Amino acid sequence: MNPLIKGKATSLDIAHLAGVSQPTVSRALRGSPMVSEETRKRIRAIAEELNYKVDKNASNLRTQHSGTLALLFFEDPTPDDSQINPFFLSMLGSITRACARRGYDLLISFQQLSTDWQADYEDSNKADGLILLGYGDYLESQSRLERLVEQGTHFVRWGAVLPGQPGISIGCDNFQGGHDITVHLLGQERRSIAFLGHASNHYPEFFERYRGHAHALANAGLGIQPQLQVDAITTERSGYEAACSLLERGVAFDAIFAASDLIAIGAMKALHERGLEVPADVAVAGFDDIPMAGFVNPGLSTVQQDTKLAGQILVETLLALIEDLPAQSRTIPVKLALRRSTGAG
Amino acid sequence: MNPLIKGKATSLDIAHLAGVSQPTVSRALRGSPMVSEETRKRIRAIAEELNYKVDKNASNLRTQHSGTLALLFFEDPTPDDSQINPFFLSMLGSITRACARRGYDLLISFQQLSTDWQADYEDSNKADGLILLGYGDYLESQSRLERLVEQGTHFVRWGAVLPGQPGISIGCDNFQGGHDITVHLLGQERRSIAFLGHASNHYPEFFERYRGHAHALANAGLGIQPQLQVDAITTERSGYEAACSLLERGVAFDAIFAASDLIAIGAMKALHERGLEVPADVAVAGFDDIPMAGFVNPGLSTVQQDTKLAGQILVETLLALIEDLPAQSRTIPVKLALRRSTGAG
DNA sequence: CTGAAAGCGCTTACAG
DNA sequence: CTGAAAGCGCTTACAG
Repeated sequence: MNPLIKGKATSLDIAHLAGVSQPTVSRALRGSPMVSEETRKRIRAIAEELNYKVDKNASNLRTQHSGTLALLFFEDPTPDDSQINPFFLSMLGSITRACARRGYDLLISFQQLSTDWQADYEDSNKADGLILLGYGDYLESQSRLERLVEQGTHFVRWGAVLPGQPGISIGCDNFQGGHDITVHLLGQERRSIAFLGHASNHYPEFFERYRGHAHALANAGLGIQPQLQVDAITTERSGYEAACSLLERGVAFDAIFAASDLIAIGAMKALHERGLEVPADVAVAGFDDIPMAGFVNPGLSTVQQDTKLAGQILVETLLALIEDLPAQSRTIPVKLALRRSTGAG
Repeated sequence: MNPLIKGKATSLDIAHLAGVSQPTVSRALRGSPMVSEETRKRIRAIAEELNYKVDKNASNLRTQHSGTLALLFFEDPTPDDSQINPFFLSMLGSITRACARRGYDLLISFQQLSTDWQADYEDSNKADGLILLGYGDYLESQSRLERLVEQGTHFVRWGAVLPGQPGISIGCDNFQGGHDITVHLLGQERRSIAFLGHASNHYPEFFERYRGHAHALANAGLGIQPQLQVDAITTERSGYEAACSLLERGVAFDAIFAASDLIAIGAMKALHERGLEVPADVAVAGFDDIPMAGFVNPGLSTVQQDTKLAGQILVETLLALIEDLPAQSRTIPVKLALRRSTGAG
């Protein structure tokens, strides 16, 4: 460290030491072709020696963009600081990596759907755009999404891809997933399949899964029994409770399609407590393919969402939006991950 | 939106509209007592109406701090984009919440131990300090930690708390955890306990767990059998392979203490494949208490680390460091989470 | 209680 | 290829 410079070095310090003007330092360090090879090298060497790093606040202020994206997680309101939904954690991993690949930093924030969103990362120039992730009541959030669109905020959300939605959404093919797993259950000779999860437009992703499920049943000449659907949000506890309600209703069923793996895992616990065997008495399938699905006993058959691709597309789409390139909502294909809980694997 | 203002409103726009000077706007919005109640209200109303947000780049540049912390995850180098260690994900949750409570934003970044660290978040004024998280070869990273200290970077790391380490570390009581779980295994009448995990100063956390384990054995009048220790890093695959090596050695053992839950889960898989029953033939214990520990079959006995407290202390300690308050390394107590894999629960 | 002035550390026309 | 000038939008002495 040069003793002449107290505190952090600035580009002006480098300039003095290199015997050039401060703008030349700026140009050299950003690799501008307007600087001679020799000057660049000299400047780079000095910068390295002083461990000089361009002040992001200054350069962001000047260029008016931050090289940062913000990831907003919406959590179902839970009383305690409970675990984050494992599915979103895989998304987090792939989003982080996608950001890194494109040279962006990632800011993350956990939010409650109900409270005021800290959607002002962009307004305050801390981020160039937002990624919205999370389950929860969609109708509750819709008006806020509309406001984001109005204000010209750059954002993409992970969720159901439906016509007429504000902004851009990326989601997996929930309908197809619900359809395919139901076809699989039908192929295992199950005829009375319960659905655990909300099935209304408040929860459009679950609703799409339900609609795919119903479609497969209809194709097989089976009708919908309203008694076989129980509301649940995507927690293990909620799945446990939903399965209990279902059991209390006394309707016969030989399979459960849970709208998420956590719901399925909670349901398996309830079945186990009642002495019901999975899959002998009841086949169970979930949705997401969280890491735990392979570890529960028996292994949980489920619909696999490609989180790696999803994260990549979320980031790419948001960057396109920011750069004013064409960008659109997209649906990502799903595939089945079959295990013992449905008699497969 | 006021049609007279194109693009984002600035404090100067607000000042014009409110008929005051720009500094007064700045003061009013930060709640300075030097502004009359009436002026403040007027300014606040206008700011709200225009959806004005203070430009963070400008204010950070001026104040020279960012209100942001950076979380650096170090991953074991893995060929694919595999899952992040679930233990660190719980930490992430609690760190995020602790940051939010203190009004700090959180930047996250995944890094390889081997490559150059992007530890320059602070140098570039993007963050006021760093939180370092991750397993991996400690000796490989030590020199870099020393450089951080030299440069006066504010950082805390999660890891073993040992004398003579560069910087501040927060960690759980690995020694006590290794000791306690071994005492538990001894209480279950196990006498030949294998240890799966690195046991050297390259992996100080594991080494402490091992030392606690050895201490408990010694207290029980049992010696260490080097044949019963197998190296492993904290992945399921590594645990699986370590258990296989152990089995191939042909040494008798009636219990395994794995240095992490992932190792334990991999080991259980290997035992299962050989037709060995857990816990009847071999009791298995892990370390961490990741969510999966409760879901594998049989449930995994393990040492619980208090991630909620850990995240809180990491953030609080880092903030103390940044604010030049006294700060020091700390060890957090652990407790046992006993389940069926050791014949408990 | 309020305002005029300076300056945080960059990047980008503009001029040569 | 390089430099002098301006300005991004704030906050903070300083003066009144």
